[in-house]
Amino acid sequence: MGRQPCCDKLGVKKGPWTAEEDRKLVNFMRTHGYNCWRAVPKLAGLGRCGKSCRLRWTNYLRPDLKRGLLNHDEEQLVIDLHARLGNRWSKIAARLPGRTDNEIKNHWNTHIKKKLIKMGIDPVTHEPLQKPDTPQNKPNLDPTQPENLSKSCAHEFSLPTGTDEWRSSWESDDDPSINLIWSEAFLHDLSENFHGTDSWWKEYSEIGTSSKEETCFSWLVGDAGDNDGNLGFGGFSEILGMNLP
DNA sequence: AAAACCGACAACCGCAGCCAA
DNA sequence: TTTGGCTGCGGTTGTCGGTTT
Repeated sequence: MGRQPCCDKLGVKKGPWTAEEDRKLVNFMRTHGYNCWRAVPKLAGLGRCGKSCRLRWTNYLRPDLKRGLLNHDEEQLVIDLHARLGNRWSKIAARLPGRTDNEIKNHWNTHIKKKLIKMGIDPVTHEPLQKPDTPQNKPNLDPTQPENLSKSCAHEFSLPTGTDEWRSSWESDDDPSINLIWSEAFLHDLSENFHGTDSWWKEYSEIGTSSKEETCFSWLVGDAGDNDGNLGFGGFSEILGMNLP
């Protein structure tokens, strides 16, 4: 059937928005609010396509937007959500108030992706780039044994959270505990051996996760985070019977 | 000092999905 | 049920400012 273009391409301005155009759009949105994006350019006196107006408003002019780079807390949340939702940026953005899907997508592609690669983690699968199941890489630990978990994580827990030393410990390329956390085998073993209550599974699978492994991952890294941008590790602290600093 | 390069982010494009007629 | 219009999403490109050569 063929679709009609969203606007007449001829005579429609493209490229960066000027301050004057921004002012017109903001004024229009303030006085009229949103009704129909197709009609906005005409009513607001803009030589733009409706789509372009919507994008400019949602990604840049909206008054409830946060400005500036994502903080460490937000970054960790994005990584966690991306591990479970994939490139569904709008779904991820919905969990970060004041952030747009475009902003998160850009931040992912320019910052987080590189960080994960540097950490030895595949940004697509969130698995170690060097699989820990090869004989030379596999940590010599049984992940179902809390005492081994304790051994493998003791270093991180012994560091004051939020310090550069603590953070860099998580950014090292060959840390066995990092590989352990991200390995499918570990999450599988954990989910098989952990007997949570119904409400527990419900609480930690709230973001639409389907597998037990994903739910366990959510619990491991997503809970008990503090307000300084540190990863939670509430699950680890529960396993180990210890409290984080 | 100038050209080349690079990174960050704004903006565009095409498609999918939803909804009303 | 089909069709057409609109919005929203995700991938990609363009632009600009900073850095390096």
